[in-house]
Amino acid sequence: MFMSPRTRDQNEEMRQRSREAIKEAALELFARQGYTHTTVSQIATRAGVSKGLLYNYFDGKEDLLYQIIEEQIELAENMMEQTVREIPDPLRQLETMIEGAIQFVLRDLDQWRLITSLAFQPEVTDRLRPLLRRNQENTLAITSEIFRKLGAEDPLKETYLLGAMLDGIVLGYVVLQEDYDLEEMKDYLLRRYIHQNYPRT
Amino acid sequence: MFMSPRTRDQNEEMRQRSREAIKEAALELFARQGYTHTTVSQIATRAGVSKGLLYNYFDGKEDLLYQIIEEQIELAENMMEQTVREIPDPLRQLETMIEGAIQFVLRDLDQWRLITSLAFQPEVTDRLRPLLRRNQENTLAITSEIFRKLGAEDPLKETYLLGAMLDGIVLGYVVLQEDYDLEEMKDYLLRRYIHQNYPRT
Amino acid sequence: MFMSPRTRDQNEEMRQRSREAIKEAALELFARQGYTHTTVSQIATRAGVSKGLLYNYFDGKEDLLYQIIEEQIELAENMMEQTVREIPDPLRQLETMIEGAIQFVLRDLDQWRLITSLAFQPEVTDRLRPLLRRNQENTLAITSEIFRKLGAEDPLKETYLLGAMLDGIVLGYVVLQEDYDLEEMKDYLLRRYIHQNYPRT
Amino acid sequence: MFMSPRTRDQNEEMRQRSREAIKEAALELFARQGYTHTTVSQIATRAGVSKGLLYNYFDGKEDLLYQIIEEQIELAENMMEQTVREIPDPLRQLETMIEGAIQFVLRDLDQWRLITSLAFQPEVTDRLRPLLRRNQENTLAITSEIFRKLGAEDPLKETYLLGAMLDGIVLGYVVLQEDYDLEEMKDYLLRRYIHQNYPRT
DNA sequence: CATGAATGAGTATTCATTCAT
DNA sequence: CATGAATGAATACTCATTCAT
Repeated sequence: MFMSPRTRDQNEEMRQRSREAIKEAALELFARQGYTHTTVSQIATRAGVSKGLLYNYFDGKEDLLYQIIEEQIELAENMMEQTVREIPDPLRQLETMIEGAIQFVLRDLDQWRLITSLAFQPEVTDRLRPLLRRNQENTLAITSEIFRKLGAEDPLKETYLLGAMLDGIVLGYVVLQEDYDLEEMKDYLLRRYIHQNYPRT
Repeated sequence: MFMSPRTRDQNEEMRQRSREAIKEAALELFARQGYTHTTVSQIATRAGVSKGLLYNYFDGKEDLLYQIIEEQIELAENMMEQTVREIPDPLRQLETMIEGAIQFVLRDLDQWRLITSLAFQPEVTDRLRPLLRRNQENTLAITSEIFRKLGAEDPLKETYLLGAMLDGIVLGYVVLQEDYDLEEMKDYLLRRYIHQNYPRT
Repeated sequence: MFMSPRTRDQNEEMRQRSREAIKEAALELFARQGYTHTTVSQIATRAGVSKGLLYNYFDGKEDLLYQIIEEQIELAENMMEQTVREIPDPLRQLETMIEGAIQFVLRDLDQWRLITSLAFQPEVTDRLRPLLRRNQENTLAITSEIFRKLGAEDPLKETYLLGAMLDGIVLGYVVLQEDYDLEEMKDYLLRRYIHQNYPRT
Repeated sequence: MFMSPRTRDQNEEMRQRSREAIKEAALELFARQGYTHTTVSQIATRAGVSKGLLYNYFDGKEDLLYQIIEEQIELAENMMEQTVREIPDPLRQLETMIEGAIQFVLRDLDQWRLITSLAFQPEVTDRLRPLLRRNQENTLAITSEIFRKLGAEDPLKETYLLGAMLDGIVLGYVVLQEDYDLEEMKDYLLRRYIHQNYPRT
């Protein structure tokens, strides 16, 4: 039977749609209920596909999780690189990156909570560690270069400390939620740390 | 043959011993393998008691977890309060608290990872939240008072930011472990942030 | 190789078959060994399905029990209503209903014992009570109407008393079994109570 | 060491008190929660003794149940025999026995429910059957003698039918409780069946 | 490609009973 | 005589994964 290229494309598109629907459903459920308390059936139901199909696209529940996380990490990474490319001024780069990180969390608290929570589960981290490390090295390189341009004495440590501040602020927000004023903390961080140390020329 | 029953004290001691053995075994296993991947049987075996006995003292696996966490949180709280009581100089108080927090994590990474990881699991947090909040308010009150004495402009925000830095640093260490030099980051934090802003008189 | 999924009807039939096999096995075992002494594994084995499948169709052991009972009660109810519809003469209706009740018990002593035994277990009765009450009201309405047609002075009380006699006779049979001549008692009931008070015209 | 008879008596009395306390607690709990859902711990706690002591006096939970039932059955038997001894007139005997049976149930619905419920549990009945049978034969002998004196055509069957009526009425009351007017049914039974067939001379 | 019925290993939990004191 | 800490066999239930269609 003759299969036109058109049909093949359509098939491919449907595949993509299903894959996306599954990932979206899983992310939503993992984030809200936690990985352990989410069942494969729930994911399939919410994605509007059968359990069997899910196993066509993913090697299982765990693999699904990893793929989601990997995608999110890469997304964040791309955003950062784009910021650096598009903005010439180092101070503005720094400000934009901080703003971006906070916006990233604000926009989707649940996703972020999921990713953060995995950082503490030894089993999970084992597979993700290479990815996290690559990401971290990348961030490190980019950010410390910015600090170097800004004339920091120890750009690497400065990067680590800024990263720690951001992580810590987000952590506080994730845990305390409405009791934690994320925006205000971000402003305080910019004013008290960044602008005090690297005044606008 | 007449056998007198155990005295009240003997019983109390037996119970305490068993309870402690169970909590110790559970903490060790939860921390190393994660809560989900630890079975009640493993805990009982490692504690050297029967599965059944565990249910005499705890309402179940979950209750056991909560009791452990609660104990650890209170332990940390007491340590902080003791520091404040025993050291008169505010700057030294701050330094000691920072050192203490880092030592707390360094000394028992697994315990700390366990406690932190719970902050992200919605189910768990519900029961723990009041305790976490109380603890946080307490820390806030004590630390912002120190910053006030040091003449900080906005002691509360300063407390939040310091907390975020500490959390972020620990987070980095938990995730990256041997690749993250915790001690060095602590020193950098003291030098770059604390001493620069609040120089020793 | 392309494999089409089962049709909706095929699935429906599979489900029905499994459900029935499970209910049948459970009824048999509950009746013979009692509810408490029957394990879910036994039921699954006897039904020729896995333990897990049982939980696809029933919420658990208890739910399984309820569904069986409900089915049996409705079965008995339908039989009675059919009797009334198909037989015009009230005296014959009464006789047939008595015969039917006795036959119901004789044909399947174990089932009947199961159902009756539940009437005394407070936990169980709570869920079943609405059904039992509806069934009882229905029986009451139909039977008292028959007595009314037969000219009884107090048809309602007469219904209660007849019901009590039947229950009592069956109770005796259930307890004493081979030592209790159920058929003879039924005949005596008909002769001594029914026919003496409502002679055939 | 010298043990005076006085002390032995006191010991014996304490033993009896403990035994009774245990049986009372068990009866209460069995009746209210059912045999299966009552734990040995609950019984011991409610009786104010230790679990261990319970095993000094009874061979276990099951033995405790049997001893309770046996005692209750014998109690009922004695009441019936006393009635017969003290009242000369057969019709009055019959009336008193019916009244007594109803009062017995009314006074302690829970106890009666327990005993009745056991009639349907195969395992239990096996041990109790000899006792039930002896009791039933005894009742049969006494009651049919009364019917014989009253001039019944078939005193034995008449006894069975009366027994069935009483059992059935009680059954209805046990199941429906407040919705079942036990007193009124008893009156109706007396008027409609007893007095109509055996009018007062 | 897609379905969902079926599986069964894995686990938390209960509770009658024992026994050292 | 009396205690209650300790035991462990027994069991209901979950859910990721498979596979016949």
